[in-house]
Amino acid sequence: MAGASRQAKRLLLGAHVREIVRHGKQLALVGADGSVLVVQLGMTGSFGVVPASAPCEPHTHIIWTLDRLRELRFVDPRRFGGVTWLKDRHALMARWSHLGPDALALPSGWSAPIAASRRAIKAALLDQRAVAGVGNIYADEALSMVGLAPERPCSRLTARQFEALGQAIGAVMRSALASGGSTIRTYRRMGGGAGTFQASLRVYGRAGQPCVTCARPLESALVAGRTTVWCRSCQS
DNA sequence: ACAGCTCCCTGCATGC
DNA sequence: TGCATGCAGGGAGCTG
Repeated sequence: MAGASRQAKRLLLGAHVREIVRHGKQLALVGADGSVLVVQLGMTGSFGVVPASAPCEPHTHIIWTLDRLRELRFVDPRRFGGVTWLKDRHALMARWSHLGPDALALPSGWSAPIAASRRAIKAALLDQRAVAGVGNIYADEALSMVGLAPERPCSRLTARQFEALGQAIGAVMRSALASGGSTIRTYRRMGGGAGTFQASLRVYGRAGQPCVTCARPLESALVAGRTTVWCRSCQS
């Protein structure tokens, strides 16, 4: 990304951010000249406006000078995030065209592209082409809320179950957002504080602990390459 | 075409 | 105490 950022550095000189848009986990800063900075925070990426005199914390990858006194800094210890510059909004639309509907407000019928698939429902939820914005924690939580086993093939869900799952995804994401997210290890909300949603988690991170509904110990296994926790008794 | 696996990267927890 | 090892996850890219 070095070449791209060098180009962005020059093109962003004197630029003003006109608008900030989001779809799923993707963020875009639209400049007054129409160019776009696409930001992917990954797991550990964050932005912060800090005094220009502040020492650089470790893993600061990009610094934008806002004025004489302030800087916007992009910090990402695990480097799963990234920043890309695009020429205009058309390029942004092309880049985002493969993303599914946003998880915060799924339209009815959102499940049509995956309804006949034989893959596990958990794998489909993590696929940003199907639903944009669901990560590992919230996939497990939503499946727990509606009593669906993560390994269940999509094709074995009824339309009513898909509808309930869509509602649950929106509910759990909005609730987590209101709590500032889930700080399990390293995640930090804007400003550096910790989120509090981890205290409300029904299954994620609670393998072996009692199910909040039936008190039986929660199962843990790898599904779609990600740690997955669920109750074998309540979810089928 | 589709689905599953591997890798990237770093910090933290665990075990010896 | 200090070192080695394993695990965590989003998404690109590869494989079957």
